[in-house]
Amino acid sequence: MDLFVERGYDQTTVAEIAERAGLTERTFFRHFSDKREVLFQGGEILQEAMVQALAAAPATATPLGAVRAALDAVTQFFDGRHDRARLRQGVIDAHSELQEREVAKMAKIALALAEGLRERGVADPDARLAADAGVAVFRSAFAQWVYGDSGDMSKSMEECFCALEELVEQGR
Amino acid sequence: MDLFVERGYDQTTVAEIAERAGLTERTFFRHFSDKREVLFQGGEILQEAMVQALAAAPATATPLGAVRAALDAVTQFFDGRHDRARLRQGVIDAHSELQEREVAKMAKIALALAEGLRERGVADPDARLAADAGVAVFRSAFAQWVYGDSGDMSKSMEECFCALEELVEQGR
DNA sequence: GTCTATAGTGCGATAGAC
DNA sequence: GTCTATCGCACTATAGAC
Repeated sequence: MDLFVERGYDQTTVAEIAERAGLTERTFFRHFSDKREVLFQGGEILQEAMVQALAAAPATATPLGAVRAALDAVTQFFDGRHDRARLRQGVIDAHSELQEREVAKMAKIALALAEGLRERGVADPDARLAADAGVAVFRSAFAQWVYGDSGDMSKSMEECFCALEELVEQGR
Repeated sequence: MDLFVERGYDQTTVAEIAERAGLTERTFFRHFSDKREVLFQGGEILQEAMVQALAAAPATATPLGAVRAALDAVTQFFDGRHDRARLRQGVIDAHSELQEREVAKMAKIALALAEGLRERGVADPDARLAADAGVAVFRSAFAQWVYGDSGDMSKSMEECFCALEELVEQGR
């Protein structure tokens, strides 16, 4: 992150990153399949926590209710990380290849949530749709959190869920 | 596509593609910013058509109603392209780099739809949320169409819209 | 159209942990 | 004896500068 902020993502070579960390280029690629990946390892942890919370939701919960439980379970990960997240987001926003990776991670989470819903007995296309809707809520809430000042991710999540409900309600 | 199907995406070099087309490697990169991009030019046309249809929707339409009009406007693009689309999807499904690009294109469409909604007077986060929900519906409908046998994209779209409404309804 | 930096891969060797 | 982390080095294709 230091190097990326200092001289830009493109202008930072993997060799430089490795050197700064006291390792070789080859070792970098053992830890990260990609240069991009070094900014996105956290996504896996998030996904794992979501999937677990989804599985732990009461069997009586509706599909979207279970998804909501999954999202609520990870709001804590964002507490106190506002500054760091903003720095990271600045780097991502400046490079389309990184934005690609970001949406890819989101898509992966949606896939995992859909699979979790299927294990709860929800059939497609409902499973996939509920998962995608959940990720849409997450994305909106994250945008509010990272670009805004409030710093309260759980509040953003709550608001975005309500907003989705109202949008669909209006459309009927 | 011939080369990709014949020997696989990774095993096909840009030089080979260019040669088959009777051009040089350099010229390939003039037409496509990326090796991947050669499989995704169609996305731009789709996006353009959606944005136009969104703008053309009646001013009285709800946000999701306008998005629905945008999606309905492109179902015709899929008529008679089932075989070709399936071939293409097979290549994409076998390569994570291509899946990344695919979701990135979807994300770009969502961004464009959100912008279109803002121009219709819809504020964030509603604009973004409605756009993402629309893209989620599109994604589900496309999956049904391309992996299924029915071959009727507009029917898939209709079904997925209803499914979303019911999911949200249940959750209340 | 040419030239080149750099991302990314394949394989083999080494060394410490348990 | 197996597993995991590192390094070294040769090599290719992509992608961008000129």
